[in-house]
Amino acid sequence: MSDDIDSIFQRAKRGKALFLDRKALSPEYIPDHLPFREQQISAVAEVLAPALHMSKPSNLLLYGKTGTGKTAVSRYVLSKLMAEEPSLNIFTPYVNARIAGTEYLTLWEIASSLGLTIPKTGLAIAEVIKQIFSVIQSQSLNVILALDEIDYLIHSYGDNILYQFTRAGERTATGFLSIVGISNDLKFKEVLDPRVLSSLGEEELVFPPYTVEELRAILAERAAVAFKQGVVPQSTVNLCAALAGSEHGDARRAVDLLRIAGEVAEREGFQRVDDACIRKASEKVEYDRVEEALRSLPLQNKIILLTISKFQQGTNTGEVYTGYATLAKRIGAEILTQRRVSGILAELDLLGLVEAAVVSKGRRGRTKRIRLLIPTDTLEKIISEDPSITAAA
DNA sequence: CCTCCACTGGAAACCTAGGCTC
DNA sequence: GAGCCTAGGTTTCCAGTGGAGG
Repeated sequence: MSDDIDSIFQRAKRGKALFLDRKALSPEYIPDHLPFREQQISAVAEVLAPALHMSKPSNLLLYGKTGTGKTAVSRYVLSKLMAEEPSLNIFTPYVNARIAGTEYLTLWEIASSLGLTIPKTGLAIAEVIKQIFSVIQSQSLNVILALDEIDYLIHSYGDNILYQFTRAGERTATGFLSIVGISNDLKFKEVLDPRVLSSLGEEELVFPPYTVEELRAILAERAAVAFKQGVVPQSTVNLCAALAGSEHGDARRAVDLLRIAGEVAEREGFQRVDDACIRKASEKVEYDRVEEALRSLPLQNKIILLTISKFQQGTNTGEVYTGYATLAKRIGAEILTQRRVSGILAELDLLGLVEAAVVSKGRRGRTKRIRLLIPTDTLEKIISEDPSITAAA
């Protein structure tokens, strides 16, 4: 804070010299070629190619852990496809179900991308689906829908939408809707209706994690585009690849890491992005992830998390509930039932903010063993920014 | 081997906010 | 504006259960 404004600007001016094209490291950036995914690219292209003859491609399922290139490959192929024959009415909306939030909002995004104007709430799901099909039909749209985090959708809302969509072929005389489903979870198929599964999984493709070697090559390539020459030494790339590689070969994380490290170096006025920058970036990436997750949490979930943070040694559902009830009362918030709190604990577990494993303690009953997975001080700092909590504290 | 605790988690009913129709 | 619709969050109800202590 005490930094003299001139020196800040001086550093920024010097630092700016590090980046050539920072966009090459942004999450939306799709490179001209995706190394180590040639096989998947041609497989996806093969499946989708019939769209160029106005016939409906098979539905397609892509599996793989986060950062294995599923999204990049599908976006890459779809953009090529659109570029190939712009005269055809090919639409390739991309929707992430988890980011959209609910079943309805996922549909809302799909509908919007097809040019429909739909209220964000109030309509029946069946009504939105009807409108989507009717616009496909009336304007002869050829739609290939990339539906990301499809496993989230199924888990939380069932396969109703997919059931409707996979029957699209039977419902439209002109135009079509094909689905490219993208999933992080290989097991989600188990809960699918067999009819949906056989239709959606007409074609399947698995994305293996990148090896550390591959990550290194990818990073080197991106770094060459993003940074000036000599700014990122080989050892930095190696460390970055190693860090991301230990997290199941997540390329997105590796690229994020490099970008943030570059920003750190820039801010500090360094001439090079060194190992220390990468380590700092690694902390920041983790902090940002937690921060974002915490901020977007509903009030009740925050109160529950705050309660859990009081038990550093770990705790259980009953204990959390009594603590939560007291805290909620003091804050003046509504007090939820234990059933609901139990459900929220499961949600927080899914988000990776707490660990909530069901354990049996014999005669002393069953409960969830609950442990906070994020640093207490981070949690308290971010949650105390919520006005309805601060006011009471 | 049986009991019985402290919950879990499914199912259904209820509530609220918002759109639609007339 | 009244009356009807639905989605999503919550409550109510409750059968089910893993395993330590008996």
